[in-house]
Amino acid sequence: MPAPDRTSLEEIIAAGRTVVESAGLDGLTMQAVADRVGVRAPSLYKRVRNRGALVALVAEATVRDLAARLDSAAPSDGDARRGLVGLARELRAFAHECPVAFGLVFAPGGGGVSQGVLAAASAPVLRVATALVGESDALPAARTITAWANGFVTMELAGAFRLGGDVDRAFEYGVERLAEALANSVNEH
Amino acid sequence: MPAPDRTSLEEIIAAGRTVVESAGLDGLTMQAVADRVGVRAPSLYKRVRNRGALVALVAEATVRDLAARLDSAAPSDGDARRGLVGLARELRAFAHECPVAFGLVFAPGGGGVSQGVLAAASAPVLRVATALVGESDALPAARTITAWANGFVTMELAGAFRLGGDVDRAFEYGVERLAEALANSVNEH
DNA sequence: ACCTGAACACCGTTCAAGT
DNA sequence: ACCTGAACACCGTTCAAGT
Repeated sequence: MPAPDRTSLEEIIAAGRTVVESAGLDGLTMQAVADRVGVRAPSLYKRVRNRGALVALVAEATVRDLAARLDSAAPSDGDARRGLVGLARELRAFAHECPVAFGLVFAPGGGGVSQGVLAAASAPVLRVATALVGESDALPAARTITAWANGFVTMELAGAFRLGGDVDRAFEYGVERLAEALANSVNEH
Repeated sequence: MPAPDRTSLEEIIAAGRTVVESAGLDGLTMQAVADRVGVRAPSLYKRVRNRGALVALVAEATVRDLAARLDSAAPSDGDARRGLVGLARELRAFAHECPVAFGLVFAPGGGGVSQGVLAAASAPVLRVATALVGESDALPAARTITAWANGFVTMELAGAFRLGGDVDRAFEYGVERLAEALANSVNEH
């Protein structure tokens, strides 16, 4: 006698994302997710290998959303420098919307986001970087941008910038400096 | 009848740092630390409030060490641009030596490093930033440097750069661009 | 005054038994 | 073929009792 499905993998992941934002990473328990989905904890193991896999799935879904957001934030035409600023602001806004899940992506051991999804999120950045510095330096340029943006937001969310000064201004200062440095680097060798 | 101390807070923190690097954050259990220190798990609560506090102490000790390393890596005299490159390389080398503890510092929720220690680690960066861009922009400049360096190393340790390309080159490219951007920003307004 | 064994709550995970 | 209750291992934490 078949038993009807009372939930789905997508529902579980969505529940995981909600739970993790409201209760933190430690609050992301199998029971909390099961409760939210209307099922008993052992049932989750029919769709997810274990808690670690669930955490990875939450991180992956978050990166997938980020990729879509970045993609629509950077039109392929238009000024490359403005494109860079737009991407950076979009990343920051996204991180503020789901700070816990965002912090999970590059967390020590917790990550495990698949190569493909990470590449998708990098694509818009790589596009802007190519427009700014050309093909040959596009990869290191994209990594410079990504590293700065991720680092800034991570530190901001961790409260590392609470010691005074205008954080918004520091962010704008950073993108501006970065955009200029990359744009100018083309004229050298 | 007094009972002789069989361990100390310093020993516990040192054990925590060793355990976390070899067993990961999940492996940093009260039992593992107690075993390494030669005591039973409940005894740890005489010196540490709970596991979260121990994690925070490990992070704090790590930042304290980093501060010392950065301080000796950046002589206050000499070329500011070379100083910046030296600081960045030192941070990266340090992170590679204790990747798990380093990743803990700005981890979501796990951090909790005290303001003073964080300020001490920032001081050398602030010094170089001041030399590069002057007093008025020193803080945002320092934050730009720190964000980039932290972000780069974090992504590197998380394996986000495994998709090809020369990571060392990307690092050197990043510092170079950053140093130039900051140095040149003085001539504008 | 610190250390210990015993105990409890909570969580991840497995599995036999239901439908 | 998924769902459940029961069960187990493991971990964090408390506490009364030792020395």
